[in-house]
Amino acid sequence: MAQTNFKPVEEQLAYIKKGVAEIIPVEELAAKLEQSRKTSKPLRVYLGVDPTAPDLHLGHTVVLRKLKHFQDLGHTAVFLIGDFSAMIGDPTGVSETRPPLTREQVDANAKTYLEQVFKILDRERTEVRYNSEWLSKMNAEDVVRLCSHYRLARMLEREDFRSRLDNQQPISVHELLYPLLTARDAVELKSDIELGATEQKFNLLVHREIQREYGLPGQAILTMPILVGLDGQRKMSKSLGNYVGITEAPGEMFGKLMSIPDELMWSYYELVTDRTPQQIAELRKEVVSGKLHPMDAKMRLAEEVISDFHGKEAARKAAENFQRVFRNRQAPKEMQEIRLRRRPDGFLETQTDEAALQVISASPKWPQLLKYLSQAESISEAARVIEQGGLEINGKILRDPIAKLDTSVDAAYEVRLGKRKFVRIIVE
RNA sequence: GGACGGGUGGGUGAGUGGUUAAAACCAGCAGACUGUAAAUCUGCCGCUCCUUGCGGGCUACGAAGGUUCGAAUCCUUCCCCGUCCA
Repeated sequence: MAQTNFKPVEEQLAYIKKGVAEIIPVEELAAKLEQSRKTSKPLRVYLGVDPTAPDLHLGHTVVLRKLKHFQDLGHTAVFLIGDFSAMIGDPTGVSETRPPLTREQVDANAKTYLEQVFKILDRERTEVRYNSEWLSKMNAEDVVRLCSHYRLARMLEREDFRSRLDNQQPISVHELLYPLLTARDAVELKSDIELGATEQKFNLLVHREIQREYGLPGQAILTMPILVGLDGQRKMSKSLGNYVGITEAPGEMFGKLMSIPDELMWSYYELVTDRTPQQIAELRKEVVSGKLHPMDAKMRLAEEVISDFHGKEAARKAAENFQRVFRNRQAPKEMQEIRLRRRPDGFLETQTDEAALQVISASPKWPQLLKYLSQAESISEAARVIEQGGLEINGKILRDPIAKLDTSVDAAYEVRLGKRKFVRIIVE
């Protein structure tokens, strides 16, 4: 790593502290920064992530952004992919044992993770590691030795295990191993600082302790708050469906971000934008005083977040489109187009981007059509929405679930299904 | 190894032979209201077929068999979880 001129410790700390939940212990972090500045040696800061799902969402980016901050300050960012630990499953915050992932799933996920991670981290300056590097080489003796460094009572102190015990829920022994094995990562990486979400605090502390058992100076720990999901209640997570995926289309992201409760936007400003605390406080003042409409503040937020992943131009377009569709109640400028072609044999065919050729009967009922075109999860679902007045075709509500699409003439239909699904269906 | 309790739809959880596709609540969806917000109100909420009817078929209460006109409910075996004892 090239020589870096580090900023004064106070300045670095101020930058680091934005949005942080807890630093343990602060003095130690300051001392480490001091030391690094004196010796011109960057600190090793790491974040470990288990590739348990193929896509990242905004919640993941909170900690990633913090890692990026360290990178900005000239320190070494280590992104650790828990390809081995993912197969154990982190017991944090779960009320039941996770199903173990297969090697294949983990590998596939790890690949897509990295692509997405580099939307935030500087690819050139990130050290990427996999914990299978060392964990898969451990033998029984190594594992036993590792385990001897920790006590059962301390392990059972943690909230997740305790509540599962209290509720007569199962805990498998391998779950106890999780924090110990990932502690091995901290030892191998010789990390100075480890980042994680607040719920990771227990694991991070174990890592710190084990590092010392192995004769290393214990790492400092920095935790970030959990990003609350779109429902304004629970943590953002894929399984709860209250998330914004970072690979989602700009328009989709915009709609989702606008649906968060107003109060929540401040926490989003803090955790997923680059605004300084002062800027956020000012913005908030403007909203409270009535100078700025909350909706406009939220639109700004959405636009800023989206530009990180799709660029400024796309974000601006998404904002304009939102304005048009939802405030002015017009159809979006650009919407997905589906072409239905009549075939000589009377059937219709359509080619959707990912899926193969679809063949549809000559005069489909709307619920069927919408399902086949992947606009609804099931036919019943589509029929329900239609009966409830959620289907609009060329500006007219169609409430009849057995109405059919007339395919005898060439035509284009602008279709709205529910709140945010728009599609143009072209019969030709 | 023994004794006892338990496994129900995305979640919590009622239901112990028959109008039970399964109460209630949560989540979700649609509509109204709005700032597409939140809150609130109304409705929907397994899949599928048609001639859309208090219509037909299929799937579903850990798994597999069985009893019965009929089973989430009874019987048998198996699997899984917890508690206590060893």
